[in-house]
Amino acid sequence: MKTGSSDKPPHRYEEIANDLRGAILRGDYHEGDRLPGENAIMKNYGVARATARDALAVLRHEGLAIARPGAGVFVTPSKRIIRDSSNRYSRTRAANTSPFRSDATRAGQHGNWEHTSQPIEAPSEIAQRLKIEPGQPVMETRYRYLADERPIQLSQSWEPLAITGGTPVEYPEEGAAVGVIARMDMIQQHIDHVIERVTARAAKPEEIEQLNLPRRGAYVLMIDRTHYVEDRPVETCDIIFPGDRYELTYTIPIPD
Amino acid sequence: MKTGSSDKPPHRYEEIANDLRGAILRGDYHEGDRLPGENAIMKNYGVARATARDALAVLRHEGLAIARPGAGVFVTPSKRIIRDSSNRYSRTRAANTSPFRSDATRAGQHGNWEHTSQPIEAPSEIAQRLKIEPGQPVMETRYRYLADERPIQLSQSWEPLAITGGTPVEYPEEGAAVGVIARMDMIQQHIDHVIERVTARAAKPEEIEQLNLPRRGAYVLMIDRTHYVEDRPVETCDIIFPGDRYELTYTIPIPD
DNA sequence: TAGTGGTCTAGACCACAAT
DNA sequence: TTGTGGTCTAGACCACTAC
Repeated sequence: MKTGSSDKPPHRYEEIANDLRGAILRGDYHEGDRLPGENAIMKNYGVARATARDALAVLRHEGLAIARPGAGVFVTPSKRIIRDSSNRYSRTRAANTSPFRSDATRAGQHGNWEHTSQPIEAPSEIAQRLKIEPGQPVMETRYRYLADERPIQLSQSWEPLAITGGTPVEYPEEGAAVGVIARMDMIQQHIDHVIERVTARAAKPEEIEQLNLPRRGAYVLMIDRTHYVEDRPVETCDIIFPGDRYELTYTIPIPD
Repeated sequence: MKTGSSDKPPHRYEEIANDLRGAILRGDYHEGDRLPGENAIMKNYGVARATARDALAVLRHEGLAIARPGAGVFVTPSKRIIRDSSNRYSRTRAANTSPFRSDATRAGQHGNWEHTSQPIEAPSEIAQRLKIEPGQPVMETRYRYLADERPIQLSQSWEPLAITGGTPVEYPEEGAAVGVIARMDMIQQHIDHVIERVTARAAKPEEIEQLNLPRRGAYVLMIDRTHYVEDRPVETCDIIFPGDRYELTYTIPIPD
C-alpha cells in the first residue's frame, strides 16, 4: 500500500527540495522563472546557508534548476533534443541536410555550429580506434554546436589522412552540413556500418566550460562513434551531450 | 602550448580532489582500497569538514570513490559492463542464452536476477507506448539483475494481455533467460524491429535504494525499449543502469 | 552599490560500521 | 566503544550580476 505524498522526509534539505520541486511541477514556476535562492530559503525556512544550498543542489542535479552566480536560481528549460539514429544514417537524407540542424528544428530551436580542423599525429587511443599505428597522420576536427545560440553539443572527429589526404574532402570544412557518409562516398569510400558506444560520466572541466554546465555535479552523455568500410574504420568521433538535455534513439531491425 | 599538470587550482577543494585523483590514477590506491576520509583530510590539509567533503564529493561524482557511512571512503571498482545491441537482438542467439548473463560473464562477473509478475490495468503512459487504451489489461514484470550478488540493473516490462493472455507465455517467468523475441515467436508474434530511447537523468529515490547508489548526486542511464511486430508494439520496457557502470553499444547498418 | 551564489571556517549531533 | 560519514548551525569573505 502506498501512502502517496504523505511521507515525512527525514532531512530538512529534502523537505525543502520536495517543496520546491512540487511547486515547479505544479506549475507555480515556469521555464526561466526565478526561484527562491539561498538567502530566501534561509529566511523562509529558518535554516543555515549550507542546508539551503543542499536543497538547491538536489534540484540542480535533477536538471530542474540552474544557478547563475550573482543573479539567482532559475527553472531550467526542459525539453530534450531527440537524436534519432535512423534519421541520421540513411544515404538519401545524409547528402542534403544537416542532421543536427533538423534535430534542433524538431525541438523548436535554431541550430548552428563552429568548427576547426588541423592535421595531427594520431594519439594511441585514436590510433587504436582507427586501427592504424600511433603517430600516423590524421585530420582532427572539433565542433561546437549551438541551439538558439547556446552551446548544446561538442564533438571531435579524426580521419586517417592515408584515406582522405590530397582529396577534395581532406578538410571536413562544413562537414557537419553533409555528414560523413556523403563525404566519403565522394572519394569512393562506401561506408557500410557505424558503431556507436554510449556511456554516461561526470563532465570534465573543459566540457563544463564549453557547454556552460554547472561547475559541480554535471554529467554528460558520450557517444564514441566509428564509421566503417568493410571493417576498416574511416572516421571516429567523440560526441558529448549535456546529460539532461538529450535523448538518443536507436531502431534495430530483427532479421527473420 | 600546454603546461600539463602545473596549473594551480583556484579552490582548495579542487586542489585536494586533484591530489587524491592523481594518487588513484597513479595506482597508489587500488580498487576497494580505503582512501583518506573527511577527518584525515581535515588534519592533513588543515581545512574544515565542509571543504574536505567537497573534495570527496568531486571524486564520488566522478565515480572514482564511494563512501560507506560509518566505514570510510573507498576506491570504486571501475570496469564497465558492455551491453551490445547486436549481441542481444539476433534470433539465433536469443533462443538459448541470457543476454544479461553473457554480458556479465564478459566483464568477469557472475550474473543472476530476481523477478515478479502481475496483471494490471495499463497506466496512461504505458498505454501510449503500447498503442492501446488506458486501463486495458497488461502483464507487468519487474526485474532486478545482480552481478556478483550486487544489484546492477533494474527493469520493468509491460505486455498487452490481449496478445499473450491465455497463451503459454502469458507469464514471462524466467523470461530474462530466453528473451522477448523467442517468447513471442512461440505464439506466432514475429518481432521485426526494436526501438530503444536512451537518456541520462538523476536517480530516483527508489532506484537509489534498489541499486545501492549513493544518496546524493547519483545518475542513471535509462533505456525505454519497445518491440514491434509490423509497427504494432508487443512489449515495452524501462531499463535502468547505474550511469557510471555501463556502456551501451549499437551497430547501425548503412544500406547502399 | 546592493544582492547573489560559491567557497570556507569552526564548531555540533546523529546513525551506523567495525571492533 | 570508537571512529566514520551525513547533516546542520552560524558565522565570514569573495567575484560576479544587475541596477
